[in-house]
Amino acid sequence: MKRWSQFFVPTLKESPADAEIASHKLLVRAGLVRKLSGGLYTFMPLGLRVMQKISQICREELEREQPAHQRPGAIELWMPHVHPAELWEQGPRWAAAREIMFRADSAGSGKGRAKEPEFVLGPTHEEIITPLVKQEITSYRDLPKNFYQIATKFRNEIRPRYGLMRAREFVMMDAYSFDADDEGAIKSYLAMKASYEAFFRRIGVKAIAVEADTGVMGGSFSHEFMVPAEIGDDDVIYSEAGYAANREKATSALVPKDLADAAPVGAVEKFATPGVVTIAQLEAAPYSVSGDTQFKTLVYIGDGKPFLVVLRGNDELEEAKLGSLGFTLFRPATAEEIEPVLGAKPGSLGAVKGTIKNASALAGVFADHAIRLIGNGVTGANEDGFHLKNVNVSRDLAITKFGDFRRVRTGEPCPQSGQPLQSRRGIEVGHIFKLGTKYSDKFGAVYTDDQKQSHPMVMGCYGIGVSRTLQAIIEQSHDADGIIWPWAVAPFQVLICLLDPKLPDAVAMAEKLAAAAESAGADVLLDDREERPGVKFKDADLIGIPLRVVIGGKGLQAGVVEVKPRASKDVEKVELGRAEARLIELVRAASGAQGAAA
RNA sequence: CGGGGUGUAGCUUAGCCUGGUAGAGCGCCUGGUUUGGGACCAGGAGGUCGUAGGUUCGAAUCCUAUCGCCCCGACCA
Repeated sequence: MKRWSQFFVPTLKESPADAEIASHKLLVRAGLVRKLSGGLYTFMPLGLRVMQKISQICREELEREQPAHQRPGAIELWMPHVHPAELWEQGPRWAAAREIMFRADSAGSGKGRAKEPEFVLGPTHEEIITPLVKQEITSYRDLPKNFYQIATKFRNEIRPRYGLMRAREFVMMDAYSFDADDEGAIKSYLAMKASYEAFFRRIGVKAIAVEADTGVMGGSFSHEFMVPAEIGDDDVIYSEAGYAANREKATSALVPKDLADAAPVGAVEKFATPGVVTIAQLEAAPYSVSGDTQFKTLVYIGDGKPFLVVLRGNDELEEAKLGSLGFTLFRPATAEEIEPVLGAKPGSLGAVKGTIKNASALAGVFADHAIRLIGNGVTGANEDGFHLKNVNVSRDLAITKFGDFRRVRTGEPCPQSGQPLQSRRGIEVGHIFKLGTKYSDKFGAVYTDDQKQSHPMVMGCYGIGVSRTLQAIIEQSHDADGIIWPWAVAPFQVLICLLDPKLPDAVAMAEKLAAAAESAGADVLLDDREERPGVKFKDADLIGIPLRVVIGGKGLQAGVVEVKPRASKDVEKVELGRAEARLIELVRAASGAQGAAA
């Protein structure tokens, strides 16, 4: 039991000026965190307690065996946060990852510094765990293994945001699975998915698993765990039938699978379009070419080489989908880079065979499936001020490969059920990746099988943003007065408000009830401060302890104490003689409900 | 990094346009009256107005630079 007067819960009446969203304001007002600098926060005693509770439940769920997926629990370890830069240079993504990494060299004399960092701060640990496992595991007998840690991560976010939502330093659970083969890796992946689901259920968070892009992490498939919230950074595309995917990854059944290629309507014909450089201008009179029958040609630079992406005029590129092309780094080309390759400025570009000035310079021409709906359309002539019509997809375009590159729109048919797709914002609190052998190949993490054959280990990696989850809980569970903590992660489960700390009978009752609640397994905070009742009630609502017990002079005279769940408006008056038993009953019911959920 | 905004006491802020002794509320300290939803009265402490230059007799206020922070975009747990 903690006594408020001896503890440290600095609450604020007013919201800090730099907090925009409810959860961020409440984090600070309830005394859970204090800001050091942008994206850097101190966890105050109350905030730390919540982190520890979340972490502990996370451990329990990760270490639980998953018999349904034939996988043992994960194993906790602890890795350094300062990483030799060499390891990252050896790994597969140094070029892409270094931009978000802090360097951790000697601060030196202040007179200049080395060009390249010797040490970096870890944004994640694939580059550390893979060499470790290579060194320690060489036999199929030692597989599968899944190692995890709950530790600080460092990312030099260009724009930290919303308190703990996107911080430069944050607490993450990161896990890494190693399997002998692909089948095993899928079992490990599914086992982790099950652990995540149990974890989020137990901490009282409504998180849904959605299909996701693998990003710079690489790998073959992945799911994100999203907490639905307006302030989330991600768009989740879903249908009533159960399909759910990050917008970056989402597809639709817009293009029928059995769509036949259109027959050409005539020869390709050049026509003058002076000054026309946008889809919209070509849609307008006198040209009146609907956007849905125009080809939009975009130029990107992938690992130094230009490539083309062809979309329908009205469709938008979903840039993340270009990740499937296999480039380590890619970006839109500049106008200066485009002209020597295509022969025209942006606005008159196209991918018709024979019109590209320097086609051999291209790393490829990638077309979205949806252009097949056009059949015969209009595109740039690669000559400023001219376009081509009667352009037939299969006859005229120099397509290297078709793929899914367009951003889906709500209302399009769900790829699984055909129902209209919908969209909502979400906070990404967890991510699981099936990595394959991307890292084990690079670092030579191989094992020997029972036939004396050597194989690369098949990996998976998994993250839960612990500090972000903490804030997501507040975002999901608060009202106008403050936080409403779910029982399992509340910094304390029972708050005893001692309205008259000078009244010996009241103090005795408070101590007795505290002991009773503790005996039933609750963490108890006793508000023994010399404050007016109003202050205590406001603070109680603000910090959101799930069960509040009020012991006041008036109540004692009437022979009762009051019990009120934070989430409810109803006060229960309990006779003094029954108070202990009733409190124990309520604590057991609340913890039992959690246990059942787990 | 591009765009927008903002820095005044521990916190929330007024004053800036139109230069002339820096003001309030909360919090804090002392005393008193209070005591079931952020009490009241009296007294008090606390500010190099982000920093550095400049203009001026005089700068929180005008100009320049610089730093921090917040928001929108690209990235992520």
